[in-house]
Amino acid sequence: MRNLSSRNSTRSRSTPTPCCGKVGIKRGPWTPEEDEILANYIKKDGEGRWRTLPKRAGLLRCGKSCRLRWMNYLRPSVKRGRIAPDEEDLILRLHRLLGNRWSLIAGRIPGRTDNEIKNYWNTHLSKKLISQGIDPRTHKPLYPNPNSSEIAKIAPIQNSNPNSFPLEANGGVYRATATRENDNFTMTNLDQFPNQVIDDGAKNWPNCDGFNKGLQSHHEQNKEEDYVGNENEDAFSLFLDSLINENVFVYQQQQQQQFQQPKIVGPSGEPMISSSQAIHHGSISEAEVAYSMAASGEKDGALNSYDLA
DNA sequence: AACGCTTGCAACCGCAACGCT
DNA sequence: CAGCGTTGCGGTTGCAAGCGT
Repeated sequence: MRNLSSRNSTRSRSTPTPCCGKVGIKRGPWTPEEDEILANYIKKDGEGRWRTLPKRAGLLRCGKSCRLRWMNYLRPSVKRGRIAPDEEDLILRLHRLLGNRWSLIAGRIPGRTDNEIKNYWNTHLSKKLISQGIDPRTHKPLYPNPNSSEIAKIAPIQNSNPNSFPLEANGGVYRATATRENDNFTMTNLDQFPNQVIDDGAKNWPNCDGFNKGLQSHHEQNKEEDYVGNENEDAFSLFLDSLINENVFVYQQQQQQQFQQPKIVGPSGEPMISSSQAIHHGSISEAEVAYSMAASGEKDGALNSYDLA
C-alpha cells in the first residue's frame, strides 16, 4: 500500500479547532523531515507535554497531531506490515470480549496501535464476519435460523450503548446491568434474576490495562488499604488469556487458589449469587464479567449500565 | 488513455476523563 | 469543590492508490 507519510497534499477543513485551527499550524500528512524532528526530539527529551512539544521541538504542528504521529507511526515499538493470521485471530477474540475498545485490544497485541486495529477491523474483519453471516458488532449470527429465508425476521441484538456487550448463556440472550459503586462490582441479570444482585466486591476482581487507572487512583488515595495491586494485573492477564484461549476453567481453578471466595452481599437481604456462581449457573458469561469489569472500572468508579435488549 | 468507483489508512474531530491549582 | 488545561480514546473523514470498464 502507499506510504502516506510522504503525502504532500494538505486537507482543508472549514471549522477551526482549539489546537489545530490556529494560523501557522500545519495540518495534513507528515513529511519525512517533520518525522525526523519529532522522533529526534522525543528520543532526547521523552514523551509527554504534548501541548508545548511542537514549540520546543520547532514543529509547526499542534500537540495532538504530534502525539498521534508518534503513537501511531514513529514509536520504535510500532510494528509495521500486514496483520498476521494469529494477530487477526486475537483481534477477533478480543473484540468479542471487549467490543470497540481499541486501545484495550491494542494493549494485548504487541506492536499494534489502536488506530491500526480499528482500521483493520473496519476495512477487513467486519466485512469478513458479515460475509460469514456474523454480526461484527455482536459476534452473533446475522441469521439465527439458517433454514429461514426471512432473514429479517429475527433482527440482530439492537444496542444503543457502544460499550455494551451481548450476554449469552445457555443458548439464550439476556439483558443485564453492570454497576460499580463504592468499590463493589455489581451485576444484575434483569431477565433471569430480576430481583437478584450479584456482588463480588471489586477488590476480589483483577483489572486490566485500560481500566487500571480507576483502581490505581483509588489505590493511591487509600494507601493504608490492603490492596491487591499488581497481583490484580497479573490475574487479569491470566484471566483474559484464559478467555482468549477459551480455557476459562484454568482461570477459575487459579482464581480459587489466589483469591478468597467472593463475598456475597445483599443490600436488603434478597437472594444473591456471586459472579462465579452466576457463570457456573449460566446466567452470565465469563466474557460478560470480563467486559463489565473493564467497563465499570475504566470510568473511575462511575456507574455504568448496559442495556443489551 | 481516461474516467469513475472502491479500498485502505493516516489524520482529524469531539468528547470525556484526568490532573492540577 | 469548581474551573481550567491536558491527555487519551473512539468515530469519522478525506485522499492517494488500485482496479475495472
